[in-house]
Amino acid sequence: MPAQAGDISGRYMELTLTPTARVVLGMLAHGARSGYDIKAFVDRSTRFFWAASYGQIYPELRRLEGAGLIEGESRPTGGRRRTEYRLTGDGRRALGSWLGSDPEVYELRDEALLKLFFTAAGEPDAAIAVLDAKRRHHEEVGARLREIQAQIAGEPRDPKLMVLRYGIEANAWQASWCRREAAELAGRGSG
Amino acid sequence: MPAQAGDISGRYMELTLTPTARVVLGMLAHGARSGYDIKAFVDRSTRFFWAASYGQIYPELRRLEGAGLIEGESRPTGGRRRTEYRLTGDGRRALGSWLGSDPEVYELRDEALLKLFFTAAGEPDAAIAVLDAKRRHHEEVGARLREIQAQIAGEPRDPKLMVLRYGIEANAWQASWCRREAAELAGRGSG
DNA sequence: ATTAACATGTAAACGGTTACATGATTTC
DNA sequence: GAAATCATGTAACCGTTTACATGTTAAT
Repeated sequence: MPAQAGDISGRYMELTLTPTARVVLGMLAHGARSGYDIKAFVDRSTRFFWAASYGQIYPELRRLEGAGLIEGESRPTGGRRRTEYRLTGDGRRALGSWLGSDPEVYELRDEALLKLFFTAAGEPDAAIAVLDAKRRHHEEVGARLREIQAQIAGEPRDPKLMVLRYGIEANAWQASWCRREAAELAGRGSG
Repeated sequence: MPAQAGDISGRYMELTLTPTARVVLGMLAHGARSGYDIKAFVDRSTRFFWAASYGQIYPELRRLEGAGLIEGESRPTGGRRRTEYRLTGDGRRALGSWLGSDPEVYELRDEALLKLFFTAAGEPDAAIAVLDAKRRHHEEVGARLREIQAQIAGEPRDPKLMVLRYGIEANAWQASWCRREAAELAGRGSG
């Protein structure tokens, strides 16, 4: 029966997937099979805007199986144990229902902006140092994403590639913003 | 004595401020006096990239006072109790030390991107719906930030205003990205 | 009178990270 | 033979949100 519902029977009904359940179901639909797989897929794709750790993934796989949204089957690789999961009908419906609803979570935590905010107007050097650090960060993330992009050629309109492009472009925009503002502070401060 | 250090005496030594301690100390330096003030300041400034709830602020004020980084004084408004806090020397040094170190926290959680990623390449309408929702979100946040900007006129190079400008520009960039990609999908899909 | 704003706080639940623990297989 | 990778899991901790609880004062 579905999770988190005071439900009457084994029928599918509207339920709220936990944040981790969303990424687990999505990654299973996307081709991942084991918990290890899911972690690896996440790290190479959604990590920069939606991460997941083993500490979340394995317990969530159990919960989702208990709720009947996925089914696991033991498939060892030699003597190395391995459980392969796949979506059930309920699981596929739950995923589709979530995908069809409006997104609600948009969260940002940026320590550089916080530091910038607390930097006094009379200390442009401190502000420039923070801007430089933030710029470097976005340049590094952008570089990592471009590496991934170079490895996976594909249809340009595929949403997977669109999201990767977003990461590359958003980080480039942020890096250029930092460059611009730092130049502004440096230029007017010393020139 | 400073918090979170197996320290020997009352002297200041390097300590790691908790995430909430940073925003509390910063807001006290920035002019906030009470816990209520801190919450109000946060909601009108750093909220879009660094939030704080009462459930964090009040316990943190106690911890920081116990650690000697701030000092509170009872200052009731009529019969309404009120505690005003101010930074101690140690508190000011701890804030300065944190401000001078490299920022490390850059976190993003975007449910729209996650949905986009899981949307099949053959379902452009679903992708467009997600893009539209994300665009609307950024337009709304941008509008709210512009309202705040209109209320607080000031020196354009003040980091406080720089950060607000960042919020406005970043949300505008994101909205325009969504518009562009949705148009691309719609144009090629039906044209 | 009523509502908004001022003001402080706690408890439970939730979600996530990190460290730890274990072991097999493949590649160098 | 060592290191990287595959593979699964738990426990403790950390940080945050939400709901609850209480009371005052100012504005309409």
